[in-house]
Amino acid sequence: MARRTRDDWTGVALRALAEGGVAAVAVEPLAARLGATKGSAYWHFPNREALLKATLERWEREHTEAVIELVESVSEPLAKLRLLFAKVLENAGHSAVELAVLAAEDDPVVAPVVARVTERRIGYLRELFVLLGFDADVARRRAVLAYSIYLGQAQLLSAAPDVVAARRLLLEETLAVVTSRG
Amino acid sequence: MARRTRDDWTGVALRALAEGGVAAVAVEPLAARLGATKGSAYWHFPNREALLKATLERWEREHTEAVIELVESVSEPLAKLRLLFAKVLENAGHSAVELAVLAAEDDPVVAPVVARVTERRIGYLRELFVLLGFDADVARRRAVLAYSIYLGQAQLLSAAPDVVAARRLLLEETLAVVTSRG
DNA sequence: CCACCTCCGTACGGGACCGTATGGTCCGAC
DNA sequence: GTCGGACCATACGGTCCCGTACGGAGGTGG
Repeated sequence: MARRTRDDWTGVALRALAEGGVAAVAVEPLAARLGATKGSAYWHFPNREALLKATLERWEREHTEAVIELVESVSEPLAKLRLLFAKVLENAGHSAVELAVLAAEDDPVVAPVVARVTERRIGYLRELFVLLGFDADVARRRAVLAYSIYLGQAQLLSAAPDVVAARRLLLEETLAVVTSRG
Repeated sequence: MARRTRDDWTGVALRALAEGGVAAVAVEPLAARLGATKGSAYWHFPNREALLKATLERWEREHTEAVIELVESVSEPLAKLRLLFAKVLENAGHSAVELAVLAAEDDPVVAPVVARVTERRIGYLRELFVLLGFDADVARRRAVLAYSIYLGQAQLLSAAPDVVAARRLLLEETLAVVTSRG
């Protein structure tokens, strides 16, 4: 049987994370998925916590920045916002890891990652609202609002998909509301 | 040592749920909290799942309706909305159970409870927006938006409290945005 | 071809939790 | 006062996961 790398482990851990949450990032089940044994895991990582940490950091690195890069591919600020929200409403599987991570925010390994990602995203949104012509402090609050909606929608999408069935209309309503003046 | 009732068990389970999530609703730890043994638990409930189910149903019964009743104590629709959002931003501990339940929405025991609570709350919000003069379909979308913000704020409040530090301003911005006219 | 390092399999002990079996205690009914 | 049922403690076996110890396979440099 072939050798495994660190990335093999964090890769399968990411899939497990999406499906079963932080608790599913467990050495023995993951070893089974990989067709390996714990021996490999404890070679690449000192313990389960280190594996989880590496997995979360990989997610933070790849996933968060990927979305921002995608959004930056268009130039008009409003179009960026639209693309951003469309991305969430698109598919629930997309934000499965997202929700799993958020759900375990009290875990000492997870907390700092969540804090960094949150800060990064709201900061980016703030820039967008400044570009849309809002004052700095208003922009900050709109950013928090927009991100709250993002999180809430993701939750609703997986908890009660029928509620967010009329996606196109909901998307436009979201944009209109969040960019409304005075 | 005194006898325990079903409510003693669901009571301590609710506390555990708020602190450690669904996974913390475990028979043996709860027995320790109660100063009892598993014997008592397996007398009142056939298994752990039944205990969890009873706990969630108690939460659904008491908590969700309690908030709606509180909100109904004022008459003006906008004031109701304000009170509703103020309740979340008030304290994070208040919505700890909320987040714990949401986090485990893929659990077969949890899912139907979440579905019912979601439906109930969005329905109530829809009524509020109708009272505020919105058309039925717009009201429904505003309700979904408002509930998304509610969920997102709760999440942010426990994940990154500093982000939602300016509560008063954020509350007013939320209200203004969510009730803005086309 | 051998010494060595990397990577992994195997085997073990331990902890947390589930669920069952069984016997004991308390308390009201009669 | 004893009998039956409600309630609980104790003790046990089973599962799943963690982490450690150790030896063996495979490639690589000398």
